[in-house]
Amino acid sequence: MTSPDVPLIAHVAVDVALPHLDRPFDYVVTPAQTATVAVGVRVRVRFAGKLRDGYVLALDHSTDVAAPAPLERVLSPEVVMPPATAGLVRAVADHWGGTFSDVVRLAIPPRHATSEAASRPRRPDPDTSQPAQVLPGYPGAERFLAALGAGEGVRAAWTPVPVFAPPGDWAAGLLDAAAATLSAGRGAILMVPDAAAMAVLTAQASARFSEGSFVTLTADLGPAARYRNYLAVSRGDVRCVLGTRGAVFAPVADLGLIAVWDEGNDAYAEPRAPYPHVREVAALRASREGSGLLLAGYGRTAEVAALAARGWLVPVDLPARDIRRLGPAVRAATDTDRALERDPHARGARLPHDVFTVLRAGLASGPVLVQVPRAGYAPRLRCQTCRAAADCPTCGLPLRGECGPEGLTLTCVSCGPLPGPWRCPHCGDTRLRAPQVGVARTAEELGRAFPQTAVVQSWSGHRVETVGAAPALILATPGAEPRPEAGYAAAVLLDAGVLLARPDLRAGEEALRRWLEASALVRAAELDGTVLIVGEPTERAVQALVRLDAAGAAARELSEREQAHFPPAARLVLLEGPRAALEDAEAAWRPVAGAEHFGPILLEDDVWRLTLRCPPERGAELVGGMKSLVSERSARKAPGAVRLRVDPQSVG
DNA sequence: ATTCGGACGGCC
DNA sequence: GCCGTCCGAATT
Repeated sequence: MTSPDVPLIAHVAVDVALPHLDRPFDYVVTPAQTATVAVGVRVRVRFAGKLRDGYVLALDHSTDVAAPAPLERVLSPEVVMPPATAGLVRAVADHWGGTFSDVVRLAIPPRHATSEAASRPRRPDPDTSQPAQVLPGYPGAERFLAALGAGEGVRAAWTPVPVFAPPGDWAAGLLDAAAATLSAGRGAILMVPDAAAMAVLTAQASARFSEGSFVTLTADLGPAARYRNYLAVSRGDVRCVLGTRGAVFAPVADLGLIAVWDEGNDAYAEPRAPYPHVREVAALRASREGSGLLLAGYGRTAEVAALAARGWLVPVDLPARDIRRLGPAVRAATDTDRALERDPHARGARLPHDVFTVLRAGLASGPVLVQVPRAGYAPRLRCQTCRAAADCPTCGLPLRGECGPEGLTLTCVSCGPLPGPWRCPHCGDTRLRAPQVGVARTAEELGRAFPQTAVVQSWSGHRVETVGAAPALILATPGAEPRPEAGYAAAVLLDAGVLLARPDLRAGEEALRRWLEASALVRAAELDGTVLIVGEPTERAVQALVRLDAAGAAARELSEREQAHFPPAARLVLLEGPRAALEDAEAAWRPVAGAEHFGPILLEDDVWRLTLRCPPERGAELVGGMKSLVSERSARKAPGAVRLRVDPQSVG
């Protein structure tokens, strides 16, 4: 109801996590508050008798509420949630079946009052005069840059050549796109998956743009710096943001570009409800705000292939033959010998002769990377006779083999070293076999084969960030590869089958991405850079690596998902909770055209999982129905937690 | 008649 | 979630 008698009304998104209260509530703005209240500010309101934080979504003179309560106070005059951000938060909540307040927590850093009072440093405009360095070498990218430079919302996918080529690498490509956008007077957000990629990007951004002309937004800045940088963006003091996961929501005004580097990296899958994915949020936001989009990575997901297939974005890739010409030389070797399966102390068996050839040749001119998909010594052990997993007799968790002074010692993750000898509880055998070999064991083997060579080990939790140009063996788990100062002379990718055997829909895509990441640290073939992958050469992912054909692999992956009706060719919705809740769900999904259901299956005591699937164009309807179900249950206080997950990253 | 508690409904 | 209220049972 609108009338001049109605006082100024603030429509407030109150910070309550309950799904059935996921809507705005109206409050009267008192005369004293009119000077500071504004759309997008934080307020404090009385809600169900308690004071809570909220955000002003709109201000007007209309309300359906008979006697709205007054706003308790305006917390701060800072506009931290402009309408575009509120709209995006709502859209993300709706897409993933979550609440506004869940998504707000991902999007807006907590307030840090002293940072608001601090003086505003003068921010220079970014210097965009340097010519583009990398993207112009890719077909169609000149046009992409020109369109960004004209302020158009163009969208592209990009797979750079996976080869060691600083400074003309992926980060330079992203900065090319940012510079073009900024020169048009629009803002840009550049997304990276983790701190290591952030270090690479910020180093190059600092070299290229003037000091203070961009900000970083990452969780590890700490509350004060994170909020200060967020304020610099929301106040419009800065138009260029480099950041991780949460930065995709940064309230950049007149956004002209979101670029996502390594779009297949699972760090982009938000682990907190409602589990949105940065790639999808970026696409949603680019669409809503008419901004440009660049989805890039050495690997490519089926999701990006799907966007390309329907012409929603344009690949700016080199033809595969040019990628092979410019990249390292890649070949595959079969691991013929499975002797390790029989004897945990067998030596060198999984390393075919080719591996030593490549290592020897590489070590003649620089460091060589050996990628091993497992950390530790013998990460998994089984009974020699009955092949049962070797578990801790105390707690039942898996035992790991470690190399101690008296040979192999068995250690439980939670209980520590096994006090006595191990005995199989099923057949009584005391002998073990090691179906998997880790970095430490491989280091031991290769150290024996190359006694004069330094051996470096790097894995998550024990990361080595960089290595020099001197010959050395660098053993690393996928994703923990040290950055070489001058490129690796060679890379050997061991145990391809281990990565491919993960019981996940994305195993092939993910394995290829990790191999390409390693290849991108190796010198070009014309500098004798070589990549050798040890695995089954008939595997499609192995073949795609040998051809350096991420785009082709993604297209094939997409057609398989289409056949199998999996995302992105379908919307997948998981509903987890007590049996009774899942039974209630049937009425909600049954009317959705083309919806199918699987299960429910029992996960733990009275927690069941129902899997639902429908054509993508019915996705909003299906998710909406499930959200209503969750809301109704919450309203009537039905027992048991119900969790909703939409297109989860890993489908086992 | 009076007090206490648990369940239920609404939250502006 | 939290609070307020409403009703029934126990207590004087």
